[in-house]
Amino acid sequence: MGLIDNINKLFDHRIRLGIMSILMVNEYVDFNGLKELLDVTDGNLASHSKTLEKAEYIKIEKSFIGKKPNTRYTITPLGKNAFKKHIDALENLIKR
Amino acid sequence: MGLIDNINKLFDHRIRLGIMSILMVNEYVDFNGLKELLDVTDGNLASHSKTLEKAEYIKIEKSFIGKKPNTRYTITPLGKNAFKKHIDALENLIKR
DNA sequence: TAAAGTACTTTGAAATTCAAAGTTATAAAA
DNA sequence: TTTTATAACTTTGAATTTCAAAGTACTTTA
Repeated sequence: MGLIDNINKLFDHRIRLGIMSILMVNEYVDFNGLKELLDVTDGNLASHSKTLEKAEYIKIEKSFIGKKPNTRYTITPLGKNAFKKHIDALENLIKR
Repeated sequence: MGLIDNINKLFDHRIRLGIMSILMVNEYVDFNGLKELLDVTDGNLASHSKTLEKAEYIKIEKSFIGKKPNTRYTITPLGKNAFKKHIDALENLIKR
């Protein structure tokens, strides 16, 4: 077993790490919120968030606010756990 | 400017992050040392370390110990700096 | 002399990532 | 009413990255 084994491959990418970090500290964030916070393109955000959704680390819910469509992103308990583990692994790696 | 802009793309990958972390706290480590610490294949270690070398984040020096070839990896001042910045960016991202 | 160690390089396939363009549906503006 | 804008994607196709496995070259140990 190597030092990096507990580092989650899904969080190797900046954008996915960013999404998770934001959702750890905000109860929910919508599409445009994430887009602005991260400064990424629509397609990029959509595909990276879908990757996290497939892993069941985040939940994506569509609704209407007034008559405008709105997509809300939240972190799942599974995602919270995985993220915490990842941060622990990072800390262990860095602060040996 | 987004929240993830100061995250170094070169450190997005586990293996490269691992190499840097190890070299931050060890004056030098050789090929087999890194290989065992990280539990990666030869080819993988060679190519990821070359990527870091190209960026001048690490230095790779070949010599002989007795009659055995030995490759020694050290971090450069540039690499140390980049890594510190990356860690700061990570902390800022995570602990907002 | 045969096997194992050191440190790669090469190869080729698979997976990932990206921006850009296209899509659907509603709404506001001119 | 035609155009423009907003929201949130999906699709596409090219480029880049990543990977394990095999090959290389030289040395040493059994």
